[in-house]
Amino acid sequence: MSDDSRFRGALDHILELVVLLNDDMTQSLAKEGLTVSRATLLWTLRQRGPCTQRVLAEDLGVSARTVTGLVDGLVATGFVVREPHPTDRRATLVTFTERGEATIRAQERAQGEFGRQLFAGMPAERFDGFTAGLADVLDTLHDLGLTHRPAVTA
Amino acid sequence: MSDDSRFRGALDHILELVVLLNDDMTQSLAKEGLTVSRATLLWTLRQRGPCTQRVLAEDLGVSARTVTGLVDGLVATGFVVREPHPTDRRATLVTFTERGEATIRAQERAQGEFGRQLFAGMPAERFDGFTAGLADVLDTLHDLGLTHRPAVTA
DNA sequence: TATTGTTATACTCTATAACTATA
DNA sequence: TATAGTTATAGAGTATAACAATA
Repeated sequence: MSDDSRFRGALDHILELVVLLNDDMTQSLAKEGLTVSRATLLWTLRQRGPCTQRVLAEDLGVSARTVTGLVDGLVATGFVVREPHPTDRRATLVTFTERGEATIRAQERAQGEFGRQLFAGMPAERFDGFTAGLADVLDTLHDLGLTHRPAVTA
Repeated sequence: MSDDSRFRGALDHILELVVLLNDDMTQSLAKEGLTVSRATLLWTLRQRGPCTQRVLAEDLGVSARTVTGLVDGLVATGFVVREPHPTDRRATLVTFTERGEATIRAQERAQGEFGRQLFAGMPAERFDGFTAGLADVLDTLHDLGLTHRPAVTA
């Protein structure tokens, strides 16, 4: 088998992984009343602490208008509140509600459990080979100019 | 370092890969006047040959209404045409235009090139370790009940 | 004058439900 | 009666541009 077709097979597997995880994430979040975009905002908020919508827009890489919509949705469903900024009366501080904090903590636990389910049954040598190759792939992607804002990773 | 935190790190890398590839695909397709959803329909059409919207809806896992919208967009931008079904006058056959075929062939070439860029510089042993681990991960995901319709992979 | 966030407007993707034409 | 596809309607995410309030 040619290298090209082996590369192509590996790329296909990566794309299958992308589709699989994206669909699963979408469905799981929907059960909690969240979308992927809104959850990404919550993850950013978790790392940042209370912050302005301007900061969220930059971290998420979306427009200010989009953040207004996402925060509107999260306020309506009770995950966050808008609080006045202590020194800048133009700005608002987006802050978790108790429900929002509980939800994000539950998601962190679920991610830990998911990691165990994925890898705990894998021989150590196999796991090491996989993570090494994955790191190489990410390095190559960065070299190719693909960058992203780390909003999902904890 | 605990297994849990190693698992967590690997999962974070996978999620980074997901975000990175998704963003890159979105941007590349936008340059050709396509969205990810519309391109996915074209890939399905490439595998199926001319087919009804009903078939496309099932393969893509979306509603008939959604396919109407996607095909509307692809017709307006010149990638496909609706042709009458030879035997069933209710149905339409969605078919590539020349531009649509040329686009899909260019994407296939680009994917091949992308595979080479990703893996050609990787030592054979590293590549084998990565693909073996990746296959294990996909098996585990299937065992966990995550399935998908293979619309992206060629 | 510059910045924060909103309203106004528009496009895409998604869904359910009602409807038309055909099988 | 069932199926293929559309129209009607709605919600979510995305964007640009104009605007208000404040810095």
